Amino acid sequence: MIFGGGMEKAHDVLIRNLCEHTALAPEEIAEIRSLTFTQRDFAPNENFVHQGDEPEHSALVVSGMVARYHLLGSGRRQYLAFHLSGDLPDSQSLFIDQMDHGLSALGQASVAFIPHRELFAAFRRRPNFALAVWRETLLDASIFREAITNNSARPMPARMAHLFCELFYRARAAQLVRSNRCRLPISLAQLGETLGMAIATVNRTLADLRQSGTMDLRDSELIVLKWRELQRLGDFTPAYLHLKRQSPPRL
Amino acid sequence: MIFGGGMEKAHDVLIRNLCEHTALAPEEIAEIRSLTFTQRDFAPNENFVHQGDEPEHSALVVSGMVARYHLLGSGRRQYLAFHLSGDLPDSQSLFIDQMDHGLSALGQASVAFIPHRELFAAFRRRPNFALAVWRETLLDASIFREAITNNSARPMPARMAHLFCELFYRARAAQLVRSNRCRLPISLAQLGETLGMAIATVNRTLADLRQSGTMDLRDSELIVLKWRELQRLGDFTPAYLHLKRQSPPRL
DNA sequence: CGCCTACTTGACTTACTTCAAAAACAGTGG
DNA sequence: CCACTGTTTTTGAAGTAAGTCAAGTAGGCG
Repeated sequence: MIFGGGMEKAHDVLIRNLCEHTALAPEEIAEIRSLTFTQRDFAPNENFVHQGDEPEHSALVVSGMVARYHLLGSGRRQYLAFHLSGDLPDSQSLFIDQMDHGLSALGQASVAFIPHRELFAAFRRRPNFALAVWRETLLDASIFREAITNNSARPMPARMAHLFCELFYRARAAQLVRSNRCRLPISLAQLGETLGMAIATVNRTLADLRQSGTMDLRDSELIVLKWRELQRLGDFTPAYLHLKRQSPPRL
Repeated sequence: MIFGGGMEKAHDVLIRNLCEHTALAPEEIAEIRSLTFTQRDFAPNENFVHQGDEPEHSALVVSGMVARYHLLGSGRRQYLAFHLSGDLPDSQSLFIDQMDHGLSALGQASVAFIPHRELFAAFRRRPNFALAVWRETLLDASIFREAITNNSARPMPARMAHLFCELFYRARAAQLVRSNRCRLPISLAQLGETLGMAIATVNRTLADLRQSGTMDLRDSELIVLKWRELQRLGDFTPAYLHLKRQSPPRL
């Protein structure tokens, strides 16, 4: 556990993220800044919330990526969503006692924990902050819906392209894209457990996408070379992300 | 539009549904009862909220079933979720201006509409009511997550069995099951657009499930004959529905 | 009765999975 | 620095499940 050092960053990324869709008044921002976080670093693929847990803290991604996943009766793992800095990957634990899924770090990740008790107190004092977090959970839901559609209705190449489009677009909104690159520390196996395809197919499909010259994935980094073309391949329409201030990437 | 007649029903089903997971105080219930609904009946497969709309009302399913769906670039339709009486199928429109999916009646359905304005006012007077609706949206999200897993990680027969398990279990919680039957006015084509399978496969898979003697689907009615066995086939664990008061069906 | 829609069935084709093995790569210790 | 281990990625070949196509049947309704 690390208290103190680098803690301002946690408040900043949360405020940045909430401001993406909600106008926050100065006193609401002050309220957020007064929250006490407990920050921890996790190794790649380290699990820090398990299916069945009943957490008393909510997690906030400070840096790196966090994944949510289901474990099936068969032992199979299904990734449900990926979270970037500023996201609250288990805000639902505020109201739903038992976790129906787990959380893990995707690459190296830094996560801040906020006691539910404190969040509830802040909600009471600043209802608008509660509404912003509520909205945030609704955006999650809209990303889940798109994942249902992606994994059920789109052919494999489009499915993979769509995932890359979404992650790139969101990374961009979180200011994590520099010269058309963003971190994406995901293995082929995990890509398969996300998109519902066998690892061999993941590899071949990814090879095709690379071949198309629209993107590349190297050294845990996603590189977008032809945005419009990749977007077309993935049937990607960013409306469901409900980002107001975002302009589409050039290229 | 029907004002008045049968309107008490709308309040009742909403209260019943929220009480499933939240303890409501008498004054909160009174607040809900004071909401003015506008009730409308819809024909099977009638769409009443479209992708791209910016609704100023939230829908409440009073009777029948309501579906949420995506329309893809290819013209394909993907069903995302089904809602039973008491559900608020577009509560996210309270905070997310533009609909990223549509709503349609599955069979004949009766839907009540509540102006956002009124809901917000009620939220302000009774914050606990807001929290109950928030929780409701989080339960939706958990159903979405399970749908991702179902359609991505489970083989077709399990996938279909799981859907039936979920709908039956939820119908049971909503007191819509009588002698192991509940209404399910869904066509094979729609089942395919839900589970991501071709209609021929839907038919053959359904035939296998019938063959197994665990369930039947006839005259828009789902009949569960061997619950435990169907649950096993579908790898169904109801934890994700977070229903506190529910005991498992006998059989 | 005839029309339309929903369901059913069969034959064929293709996508994807599975299995297996090799190559590339990262980390460890000599 | 280089063998040694384990992991991830790549590739190939074979098998199979699911999609497509097409035709036929059954049920509901004017």
